Amino acid sequence: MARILITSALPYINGIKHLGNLVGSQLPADLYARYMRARGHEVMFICATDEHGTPAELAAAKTGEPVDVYCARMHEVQADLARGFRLSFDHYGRSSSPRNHRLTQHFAGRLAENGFIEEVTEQQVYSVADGRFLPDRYIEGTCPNCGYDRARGDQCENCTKQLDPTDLINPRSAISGSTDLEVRETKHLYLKQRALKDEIDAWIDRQTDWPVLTTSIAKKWLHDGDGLQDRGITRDLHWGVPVKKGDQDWPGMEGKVFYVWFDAPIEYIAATAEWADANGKTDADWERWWRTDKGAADVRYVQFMGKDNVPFHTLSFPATIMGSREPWKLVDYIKSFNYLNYDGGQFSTSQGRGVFMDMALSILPPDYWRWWLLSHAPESSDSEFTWENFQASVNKDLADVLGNFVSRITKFCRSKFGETVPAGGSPGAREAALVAELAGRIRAYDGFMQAMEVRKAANELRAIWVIGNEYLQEAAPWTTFKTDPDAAAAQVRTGLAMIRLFAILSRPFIPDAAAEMMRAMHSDDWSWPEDVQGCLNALQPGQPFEVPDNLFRKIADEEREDWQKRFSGIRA
RNA sequence: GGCUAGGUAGCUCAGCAGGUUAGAGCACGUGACUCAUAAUCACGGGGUCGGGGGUUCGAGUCCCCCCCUCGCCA
Repeated sequence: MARILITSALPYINGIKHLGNLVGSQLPADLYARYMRARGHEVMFICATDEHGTPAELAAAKTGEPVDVYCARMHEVQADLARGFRLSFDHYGRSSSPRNHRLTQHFAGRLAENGFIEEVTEQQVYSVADGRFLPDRYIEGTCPNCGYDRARGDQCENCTKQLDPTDLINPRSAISGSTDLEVRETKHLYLKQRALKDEIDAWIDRQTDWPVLTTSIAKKWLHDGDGLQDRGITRDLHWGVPVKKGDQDWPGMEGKVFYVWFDAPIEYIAATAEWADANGKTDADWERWWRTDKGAADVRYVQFMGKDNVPFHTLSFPATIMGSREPWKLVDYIKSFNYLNYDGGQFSTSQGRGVFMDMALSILPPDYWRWWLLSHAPESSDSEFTWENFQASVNKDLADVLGNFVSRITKFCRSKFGETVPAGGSPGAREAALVAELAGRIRAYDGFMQAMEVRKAANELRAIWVIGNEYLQEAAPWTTFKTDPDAAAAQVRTGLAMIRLFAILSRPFIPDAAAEMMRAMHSDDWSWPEDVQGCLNALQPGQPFEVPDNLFRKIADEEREDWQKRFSGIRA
């Protein structure tokens, strides 16, 4: 039995995530967590909301709530949706937690002691009316190059020219519109990533089994242009982790907070501490997952994320950990994903284009989405969601191949033998061949699941479901029954047993349907089918079962067309 | 403009340490079956593997050039 630590990239707090976000990190991480638990491993699966930063403040201002209230509310909304999609986090934390405050300050203190922090004084635009410094992109004005009157302080969207906020003509705050701006001096902390570059570079070079998507992005940032740059890790904001050096004040940094990208990954660790707090555990209980000097040396740590998050996880966060010179667990494997596109374009949170988690659950149960998203996960390249494809996959794979299999065998049994597992007959050559074929497929499935080859695993699982139909078609118990009811009984037993087998194998992908299949067979034994033969003999003659309602319904053309229209436009 | 990834059957994608007639699922056609959610199973049609050069006995699979998507960076 191994110990596996799994983290999913943290969803940002300001709004509900779309399916592209879901399939890029949380969903595949859940698949892996569920599979590893099913195989008997000890799993710690962590996620959290990423709550700090200007976008959260602005979103809160829009709803008129204090930012902490807004975040608490949105955290619950996102946690509900996570439950709705059956994401099996051991803990769903918050980056604004006291644990994360302390730990973030701790890391900053260690980095400073080890000489990896530099204090830099710089000029920044301050909005008197807003009472705050403005990030470049929150300053608007007229572009000196093309005259566009809504150019942002970092770039003009019209002519694409790179700008400094001070270049803008008639600059104003994008938050309040106020023109009462002045340039003020402010001091910030920089993480000296350049000093750690060689160490990080060597570490990345050792990761020969990582997806190319992961390592190529890391190497690009390490070597491109002037190479890895130092990064500012503080901001002049109110909402965030106050800058401290461990538990000591940081002279000159009063009123400032750490920048989100610095505290967010640390929340992976802090959330595990939150897990301990929430479950009456001790510090030792979470430290054995994260401190290699306290039991985490044998932990395998796997991170899941979309490609946009790769730089932070391959460079910045490792720099934080390495620079602390403390024995924290570094990631062992980074599974990264490309983007899921929506019907010819991109999913867009700002434009409300695409399917969002809440809307998805309002039209269909989670298994339908889980199956389609996972079986089409954007692993090797960007992939595309279309309603036609979604309808076809769900109807064919779930309703026809799996759902109908369960339906046909249970209903046939009920009509000929009643709702108990029939006695009589015994397995023969066909059943032996069936076992061999299943065993081969399951071996392949296990291999893909362990390798986190999500799409290939889905294909293999589907192929396993097909074997059930093939078997029934060949054995044809409805024909056998006419001449040899005992032989038909043995065939039906085999068919019913496959429902249990499929439930176990399918649970990581479609947990609700799997639970229903298992329940219908009046069993609750989820042990992994190392012994396929034994698994097919597990149902005792005379044992009652139920004919479940249809596991999956089909999506009609009219529904699909309706959804297609509803989700193409602007989200309210 | 620089960089990453990708352009393989109508659709979504595999394949690539270079090697017999290029694969899967869906869709399509034919047949079988009738237990089942007009479900299932079998068989079949269908691709000059983005374009052009080159290396090789032999190239979707390696090299060069070009075109096109997507993203990141500037």
